[in-house]
Amino acid sequence: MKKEKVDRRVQYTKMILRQSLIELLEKNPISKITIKSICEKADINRTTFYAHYTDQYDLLAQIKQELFDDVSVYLTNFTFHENESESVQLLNKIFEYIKQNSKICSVLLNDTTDTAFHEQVMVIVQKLCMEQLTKKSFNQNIINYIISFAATGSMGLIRKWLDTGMKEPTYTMAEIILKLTNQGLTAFV
Amino acid sequence: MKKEKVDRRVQYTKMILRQSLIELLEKNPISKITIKSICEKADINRTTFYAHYTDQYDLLAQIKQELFDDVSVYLTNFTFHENESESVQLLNKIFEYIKQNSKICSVLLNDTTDTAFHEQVMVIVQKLCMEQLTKKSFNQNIINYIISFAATGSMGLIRKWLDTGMKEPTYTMAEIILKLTNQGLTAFV
DNA sequence: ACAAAAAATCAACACGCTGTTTAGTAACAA
DNA sequence: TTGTTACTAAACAGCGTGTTGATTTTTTGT
Repeated sequence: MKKEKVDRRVQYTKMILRQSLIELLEKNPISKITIKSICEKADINRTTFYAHYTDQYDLLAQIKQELFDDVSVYLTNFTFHENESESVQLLNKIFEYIKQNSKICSVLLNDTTDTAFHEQVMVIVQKLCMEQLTKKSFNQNIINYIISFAATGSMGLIRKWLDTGMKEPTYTMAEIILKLTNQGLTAFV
Repeated sequence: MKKEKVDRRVQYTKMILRQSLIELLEKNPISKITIKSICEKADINRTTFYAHYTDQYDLLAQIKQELFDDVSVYLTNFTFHENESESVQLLNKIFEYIKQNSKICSVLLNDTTDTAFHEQVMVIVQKLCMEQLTKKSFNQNIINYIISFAATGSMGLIRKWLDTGMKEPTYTMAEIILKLTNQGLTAFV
């Protein structure tokens, strides 16, 4: 399907509005950011803003969606090493992506689970569960609780890693998540 | 220290404003709730609102703080059974509290970790870690990651339990959290 | 090169909400 | 009963929003 060419003015407008919101979010919560302030920073007319977005929350949602798409592409274009767990490689890629894009990730991973990473980690954890919980018949609700625990926990861990300067190697972090998901504290005893 | 008696008018004003915001939050996010709408619902003058709160975010923060204090008191006034893990009993109390106050908890546990429960669960998990990770010398950062994983994961699990109608008994949920924290998926194999 | 279309700008407008001030009223506590 | 405190009501200036219509600029297609 032929990709429709987007007018260069539209590309610029969206790029500069997104960049402006990201920069404002570094210092303020979304609730304190006005459309007026975004447009002033971007040097874009307010009517132009309304031509593309409903409000600042819509703009933020579209930034997140763009990130989601970018992460999906990033993880899809990937060749696994045969001699390693696929999960640990995928988690490693996620941490690598976050490290490469730490500025925008710091802003977007704000006490929220509706991010691209949460969904990707959900998929990984679900796969692990399916691999390990096949011998017993479990209540689907319990499985969902387990998945929620591991996926949300991973986001909390990722948040912490971001907030404390990302000192540890990405592969180490991927291993920690896998260990905690599979064996909890006993993996570290 | 003698507890200062609060004027009944102030007690009523704060109670009705808090209740009004909670009810509005059932249907709308905080960003869409105006001070005007809170005051209309409460039938309280706007100047009175400003006498007590800075804005709707301040009101919400104080509601959360009140909940935090209430939870702390609830968990402190508690006698442990000797023949059971203290952690599972505390977790059970947390789930009981949430069940008894599910209306306000549904509203307040909104993709956020800055809640009373997160902090309480942090304390429990920290204790578990201290109990089990004493034989080895771990990087404090790694311990913090483990705590973040388990505490945030617990919040995700609690959120899920709330969202799906709280069908399972509170004690079952407490046990699931403990199992996942201690042994991860292997506890369910 | 030129014309049509698209995107952005500009100015204006009505509206809604905010945050403050002042005077008056009602409730509370001593 | 009285003084104090808390709340109400009205008014106000200011700010931001969302929309409209005309104009300008840029882009695209012929």
